Amino acid sequence: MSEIPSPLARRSLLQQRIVGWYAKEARDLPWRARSASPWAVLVSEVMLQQTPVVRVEPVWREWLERWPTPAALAGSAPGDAVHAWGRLGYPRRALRLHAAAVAMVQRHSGEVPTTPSELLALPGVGAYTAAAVSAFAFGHRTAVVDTNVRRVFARLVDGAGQAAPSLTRAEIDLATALLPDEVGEARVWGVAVMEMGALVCVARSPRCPDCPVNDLCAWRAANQPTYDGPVRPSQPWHGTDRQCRGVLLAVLRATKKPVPATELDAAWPTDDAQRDRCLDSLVTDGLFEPLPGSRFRLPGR
DNA sequence: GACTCGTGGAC
DNA sequence: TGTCCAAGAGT
Repeated sequence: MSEIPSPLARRSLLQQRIVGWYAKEARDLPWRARSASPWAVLVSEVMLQQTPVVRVEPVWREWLERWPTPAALAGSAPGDAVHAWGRLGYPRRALRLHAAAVAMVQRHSGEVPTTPSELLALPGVGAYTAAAVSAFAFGHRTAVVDTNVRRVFARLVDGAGQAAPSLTRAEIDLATALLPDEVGEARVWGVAVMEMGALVCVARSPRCPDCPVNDLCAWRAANQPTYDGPVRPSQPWHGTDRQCRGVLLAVLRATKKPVPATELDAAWPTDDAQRDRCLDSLVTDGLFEPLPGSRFRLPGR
């Protein structure tokens, strides 16, 4: 029984293999083009929060054509952003992106800020997105830890089938330790690991034969033991407030005219109390603008 | 930390 | 058919 060297001990080999794999196998995504602006990168990152690439790409193209700069978006009504968001899900992200555009106009001369603290201060920009923009848009040597990176490292280094339900400090430290020393390599490293997680080291049915570092993988060396850590509770859908909100929002998204409350009643007829509760929350969130005469529309200026 | 927040595709 | 999952953030 031969012992494989730990991936940490062979960091440079890991980097070389994964970056080499990326150069050959990476998808040609528009926000990765050299011509992509920091704004274009930021928009892509927010859209990609919990939403698959295939659904983001066409919407991203429409957004960037319509709003090529933060100032352009800031000049539109928030409701226009929600409408253009389409069915990407989590529509509050559209509002936050709009609010971020307004903030960039107010505080940063209409530019995407470059420091981590300034990025984090933008609505809708958390630890992941701030790191991603820092690395991908500005080429900073920043560790990017998303769900793909977490899964790849969980398997490769920890020998676990999947990452824990929530991000730990140890994962941040590991990702930082594996970051290439040289800025130029670090720039590609993050997106390369993410791409590995998205295309090869996927959650279900990983394609280990196609993996450039399968001979260094602790999980594979251990014969792919089943994950036995804490379980993430599954999210119910049918009959939830989220489904109700989605139905109500779809009604407003389908028209530019104010919608009478009676039309919303018809869209969710099963539970009056739930519908009213969701309507209230949509108004509170700023996704619905109430108008005189019990009517609603997407928020204007 | 635990919850909440959309949507649709894959198996 | 129902469950899992997808470049998370805010409270």
